[in-house]
Amino acid sequence: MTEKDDFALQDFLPFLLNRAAEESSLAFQSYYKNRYGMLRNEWRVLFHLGTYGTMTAKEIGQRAKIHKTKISRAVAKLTERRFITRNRDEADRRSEHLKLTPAGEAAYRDLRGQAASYDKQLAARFSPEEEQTLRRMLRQLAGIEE
Amino acid sequence: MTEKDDFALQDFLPFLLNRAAEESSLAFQSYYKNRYGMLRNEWRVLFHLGTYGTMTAKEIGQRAKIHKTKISRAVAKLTERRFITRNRDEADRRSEHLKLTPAGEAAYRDLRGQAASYDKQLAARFSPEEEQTLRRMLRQLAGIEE
DNA sequence: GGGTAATAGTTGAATTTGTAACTAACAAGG
DNA sequence: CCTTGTTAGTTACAAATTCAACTATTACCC
Repeated sequence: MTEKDDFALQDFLPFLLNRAAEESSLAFQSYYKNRYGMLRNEWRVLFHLGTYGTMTAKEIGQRAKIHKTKISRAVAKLTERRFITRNRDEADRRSEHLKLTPAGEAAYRDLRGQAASYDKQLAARFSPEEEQTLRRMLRQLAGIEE
Repeated sequence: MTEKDDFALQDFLPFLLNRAAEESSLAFQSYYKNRYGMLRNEWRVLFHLGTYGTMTAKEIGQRAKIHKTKISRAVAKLTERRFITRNRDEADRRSEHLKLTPAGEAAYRDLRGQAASYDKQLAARFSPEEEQTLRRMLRQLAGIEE
């Protein structure tokens, strides 16, 4: 399969990963887009704040490996739409603590529920062992240590 | 793990897939960009033509699930840079048969070699059985039937 | 044939993203 | 304190992507 002479696009892990990512994201993507008018980075930020509580933009970036520019723009949108509030850290006035508003919490709970059941659906194609293995390998490839 | 109350971003397969895809693409991406000034869609088109031979834009789109707009623009760039030639189908003058030039072939062979060895490197993190399983699962998720 | 619908591919305008430069605030050493 | 360097976050500008409209051609079918 890795013989060079018949190495095709379908054999290339980055290609497969990209395609699988796109394909598996479609349904959820249109959900948060249509329901909340959010973009990918916006729900990612929302999700992080929901999962881990108040944190700064920098911390979100480190956890999710999202570039600060994207976070900045996502935070601006989410703030504008009253999903989060920003609080400047008085000890270090460069950074801001981001926090979900009640509306943000509600959206988060809804999206988390959707995501969880959607995830279940995707994973149902595999045996529990395979699923475990898949998640471990993906974390490995994604550079996420546990 | 799919318990709703502690379902985090890292548990969500589309997120993991996206992150893994981004992470694993980085090195190869900068190779074709720096070496040939290509974008992702351009090397995908090149790769398809190299792997499967002459075909139309539509066929590439169907195989790789790339939108026709992207293909159209990628083809324009590749033609401009003399990596491919277009030949109108005289039986159906709407479509064009795309074909690699010698320069295109050379670039393809180089990129295929790079991709193959890069792929090997990525896969080396897993056992051969795990690797097989991973590829199968990804094809499943990507909607690629064999 | 003549009209309507479908298909291959292109193009334009609006949206998103990426890169790099920027501002504001803190840190550390003299 | 003052210079130099670093860090958090923003913004400007260029590049890429999306979506829809468009051209040219073929297919259908009455």
